[in-house]
Amino acid sequence: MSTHDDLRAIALNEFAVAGYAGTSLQRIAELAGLSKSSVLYHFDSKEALLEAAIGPAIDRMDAILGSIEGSLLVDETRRAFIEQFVDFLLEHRLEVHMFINQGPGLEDVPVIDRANALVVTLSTFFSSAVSTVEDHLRFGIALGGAAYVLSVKQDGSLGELPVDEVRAALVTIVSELLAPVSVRSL
Amino acid sequence: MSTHDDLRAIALNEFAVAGYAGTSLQRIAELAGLSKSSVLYHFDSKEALLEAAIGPAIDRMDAILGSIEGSLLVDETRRAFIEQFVDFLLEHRLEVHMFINQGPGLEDVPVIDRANALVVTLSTFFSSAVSTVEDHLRFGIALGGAAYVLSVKQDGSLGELPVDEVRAALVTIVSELLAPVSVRSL
DNA sequence: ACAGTCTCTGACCGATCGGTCAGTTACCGT
DNA sequence: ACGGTAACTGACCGATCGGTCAGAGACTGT
Repeated sequence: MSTHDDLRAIALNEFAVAGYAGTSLQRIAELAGLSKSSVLYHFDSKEALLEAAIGPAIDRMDAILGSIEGSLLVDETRRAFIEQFVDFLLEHRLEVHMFINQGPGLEDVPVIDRANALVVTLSTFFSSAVSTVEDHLRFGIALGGAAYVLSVKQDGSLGELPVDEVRAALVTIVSELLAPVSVRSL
Repeated sequence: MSTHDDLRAIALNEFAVAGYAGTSLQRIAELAGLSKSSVLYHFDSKEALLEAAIGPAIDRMDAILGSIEGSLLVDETRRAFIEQFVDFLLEHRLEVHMFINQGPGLEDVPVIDRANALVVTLSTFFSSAVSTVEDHLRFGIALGGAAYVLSVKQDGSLGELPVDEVRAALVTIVSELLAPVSVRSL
């Protein structure tokens, strides 16, 4: 792996665990076995490092939301969406954990604003398509709960579980959570 | 409200939104209309402020876990536990949001270590009482999802919903999530 | 009037923050 | 052998961090 990608991976992990504000360039440099100056050689600023760390995940989430626009969550496409979303979470759980928990309070950072805009899009769509308070909570628990359980998976009590089994179980649970939710036509 | 309690409430909110590391004493002082020196007059240190902010929530969680020890989650007591837990989340959602997301990375802070120990207790109990991967995930999604949905409730798309309705819906959803989970006898 | 205590403040401290810059090293094609 | 460039570094900068300290006001009981 290149030094550039190395730094991106280290930064992503530290940002997710210790927070963006709680992670210094000095620490990232030490974990990479470099000097702080070298980190700033590969990335123009700490903010650029943040952008490189979570940008790809936001791009992919954007694509997922775009591909289902207009036909979201009617029964035929619901399972496909859930599977896409679970796969997204499995691949980008650190990034999701980051901008779920640090999205507010990291404003004025372009890439974070873009992520927040996506969340707002998703959330206002649910607001217009879903009627009851309970249905709102079902969406929130499904999305937030799945993201949470994956963010603590690796260092928590759960060891290295087979990813296929985790994926299948997540699809089952999320599908079950959203089963009672009926979506109004657009 | 006293200045002391005022500062505690402001600090809790900022710690939850911007993170412990991302919140300066200067900012807390400004929000309270005081100088930084005054904040340090009421609390010996930033860490003491953190302790005061989340300590009461940890005490209560400790009490809840203690009261159900040994008889946890058999069918008769399961609903009572869920209702207690939901009430706890409704009252202390900022604190829960804090030490769920910043628990790791805030080690060596006594009050955080105590909270982490509680989470480990809860989680290892589930590990010994629950068998399948799916059941583990059900617990995680229920707890983490409920905590998440409440942490974004106030400034998210959900406005001021009637708390009774939210409580009832949460109890319904969490009960449903945990319904398929069978617990081994101790 | 006086001493004591509670609340609050600005000035100041060493440490660390993100970031700049000049310079060194190593490897490249010619 | 030589110039160019990519990778890297230490020294340094202003700003901000958490925290200390001496003292200013305000309000008490005596």
